[in-house]
Amino acid sequence: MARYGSEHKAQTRARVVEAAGRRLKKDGIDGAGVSALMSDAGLTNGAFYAHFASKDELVAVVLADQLTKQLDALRALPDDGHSLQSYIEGYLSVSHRDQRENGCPSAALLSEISRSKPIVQESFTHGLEAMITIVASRTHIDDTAAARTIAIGLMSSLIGTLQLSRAVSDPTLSNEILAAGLANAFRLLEQ
Amino acid sequence: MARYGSEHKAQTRARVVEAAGRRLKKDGIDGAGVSALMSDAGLTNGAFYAHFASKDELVAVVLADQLTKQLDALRALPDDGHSLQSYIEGYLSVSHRDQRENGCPSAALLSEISRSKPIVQESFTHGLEAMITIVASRTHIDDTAAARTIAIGLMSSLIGTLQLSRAVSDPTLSNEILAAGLANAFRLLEQ
DNA sequence: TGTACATCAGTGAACGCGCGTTCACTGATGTAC
DNA sequence: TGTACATCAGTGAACGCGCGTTCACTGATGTAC
Repeated sequence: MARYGSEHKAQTRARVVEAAGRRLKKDGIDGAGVSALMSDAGLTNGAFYAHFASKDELVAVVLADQLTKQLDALRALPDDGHSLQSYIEGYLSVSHRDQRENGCPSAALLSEISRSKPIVQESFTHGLEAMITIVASRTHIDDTAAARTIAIGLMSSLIGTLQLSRAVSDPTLSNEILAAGLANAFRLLEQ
Repeated sequence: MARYGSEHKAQTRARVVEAAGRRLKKDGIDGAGVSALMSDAGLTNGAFYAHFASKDELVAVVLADQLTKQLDALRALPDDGHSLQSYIEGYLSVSHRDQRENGCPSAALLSEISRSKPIVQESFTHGLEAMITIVASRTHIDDTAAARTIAIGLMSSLIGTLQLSRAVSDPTLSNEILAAGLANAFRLLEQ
């Protein structure tokens, strides 16, 4: 099954990282076993350790990958005054709430990250730092420090809102939480 | 070791619920095993099922208990205009961030709750509903619907901020997140 | 050009471990006589 | 008042299971001759 060019193994690894992104966000770090993660990528459990030193290393790599994709999406926004608003509407949408596996890694994994090994937390921290910078720049607030404060508050608010809306069992309340989060996010941006 | 009055078993159960509150918030739902939960209450694992039908039932009971305590603390606030501000300062404090086991159950367990069985989510939902009502009343905003929106936004923001501050490995960034969360929470309340 | 071989990505069974849960048993107690 | 017994909260070993990780092995390939 092997002896392909040197890019073959890298491609397989990328496929595992991509599939693990979806699976980890859907089932959680503890809820997604190595066998399931590998089987999603069309492989068996034994191959895992040819690509990663440990499950924690995979989680760290997945977080970096997921946050980079989120960063790219933010960078790709048109630089007018309203693109951030549109992004927020998508973020606090019913479909984002109902599709963890394709959504925000922070909202899906945050409380597990805070109990994870340093390698995982460091990966998350680096991604978050970059995200704060980009979101701050998109607020179009001139005062850099103020923009950074707003960006952090906005992100906390969006992540908290999405998590709350996913945790309640009452659909009406869940929708109300999304709507309230949207109203409050917009209020933070208008100042 | 038994045949005490009928209140003895209820007291033991309450002790388990109390100890499990701390342990679950510290280690997470998946991270806290039944043996550890019982040993915290000075018992062995076998006694667990004389008190609870399953670990999920315990988690649901613990959430209800924890949220009730949080509600009582909010209700006990003096009904002047500034008590909510003081509460928020405590909520977004360094000591709350660093002591999960004594802190907010929502911030500690939110993303695990969203993957838990219905019995757990329903318990959380009921507690959260009551909390929204009480926080809304403490905003001292006359328009009831507006107060409710602010209350939900405030809670999402506080929970998201605390979780983010716990997940990053850089202490400076963590403190900055708490400070930004505080500034934005106050901005939501002043309108 | 055709054949033998070294490579190494991937296989799949096995490891020890801790999980949630079950269950036969213990033993201090309140009650019956 | 003193003794025998029924109660039942709690014990602790055992259950099957899935976890993260290890490892001897496979087999299709590119390379050497």
